[in-house]
Amino acid sequence: MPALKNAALRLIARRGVAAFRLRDAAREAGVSHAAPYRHFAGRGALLAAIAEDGFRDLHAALAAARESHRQDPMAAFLMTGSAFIFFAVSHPAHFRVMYGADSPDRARFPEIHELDMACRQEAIDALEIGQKAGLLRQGDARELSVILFAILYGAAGAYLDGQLARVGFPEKEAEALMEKAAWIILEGFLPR
Amino acid sequence: MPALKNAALRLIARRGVAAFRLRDAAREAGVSHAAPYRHFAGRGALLAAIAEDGFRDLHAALAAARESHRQDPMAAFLMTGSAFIFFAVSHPAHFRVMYGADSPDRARFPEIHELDMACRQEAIDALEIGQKAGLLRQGDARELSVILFAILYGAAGAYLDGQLARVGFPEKEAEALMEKAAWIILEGFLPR
DNA sequence: CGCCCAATGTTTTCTATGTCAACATGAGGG
DNA sequence: CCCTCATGTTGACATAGAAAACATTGGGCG
Repeated sequence: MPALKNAALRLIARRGVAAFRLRDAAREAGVSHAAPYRHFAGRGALLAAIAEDGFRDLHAALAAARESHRQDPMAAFLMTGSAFIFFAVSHPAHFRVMYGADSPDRARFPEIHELDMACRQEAIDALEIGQKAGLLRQGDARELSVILFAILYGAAGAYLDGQLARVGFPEKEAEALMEKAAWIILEGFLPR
Repeated sequence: MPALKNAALRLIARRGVAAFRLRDAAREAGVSHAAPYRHFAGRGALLAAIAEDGFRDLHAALAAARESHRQDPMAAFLMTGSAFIFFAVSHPAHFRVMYGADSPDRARFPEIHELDMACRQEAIDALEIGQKAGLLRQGDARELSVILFAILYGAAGAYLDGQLARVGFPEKEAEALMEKAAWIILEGFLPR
């Protein structure tokens, strides 16, 4: 069953979610075109399972980043943000399924919504701790976290979707650019 | 022929690009299932035409925003950024086709690439003018513009894809949130 | 050992969709 | 009056998601 997921992840990483065919995944896994239905209710359910895995991993990464700097709120905040970007870059297929425009319907897969909220809670916690220490801009942490997520999401997406390459920034420069972007983003969250 | 595009836009606005069916668009336009092929080479070509329209409109909006404040570089910069967000919010279907993960292949539709570059050039111009006036952070305007686009794109996408609503911000609050986000984003581009 | 059953996979079939080819129609111009 | 082009229509085909019916296999248990 993980063989199917892995096959799907390979295909998604190579061609994107839209071009992902359940039958291709079956072929890649070396089974017949209908075998996946023994494990997943259908294409959507496979994608949902992948998204769920992704959110679980992301949450673990965010939590680890924050908790590894209990004594340094600023570092915890920075590491949490970095962890998000790092996750996107190192799990491109998961990321696309999790946050893509046609990601699994949250209403039909409540577990995914729960895990997403848990990830956001990590960001909120990191923000609030930084705020209490006077190291980050004051304001509703829930609101700020949404803004932070949206911004990080945009940066990661631009990198993943090859928008940077399209504008003339090859791999190497793109990474340097991401660091600059991170710095600019961060500045927006320092005390005014 | 615009009837087909409008039908497509309605469907995309309602269900997203992935769920867009050429046959549905034909039905919505009141013609037979194969009629669209008299106007477009296929599904991809229709989407490409829609993206092209979108980029043309976006470019006009960005240029208008910048040129309406020739004497005030800061206002020009603000208005250019706002115009991007405003375009996304008021042309959701166009925006999704233009910037979605499975947007038309730039290699196969070079006009789209040209128009996209023209839009980015507007952002670069607005940035450079602000920099020359000492009102914006120094640095390679091309790099900064990419960062700006990525961030704006993320914010607009979060709003469009209902991520804000999902996190508990209804329409009204979401708009206020977008304003706050814009301010935080902007701060990152002020002189350090 | 021999039976049973649950998990997994296969074959077959149905439907929806993108795409293409052949044919129809209707308006305008030479 | 006929030709031509733009526009549509109908029918066919291949692919893909989905579901149903059948097959295989491997372990637990009498």
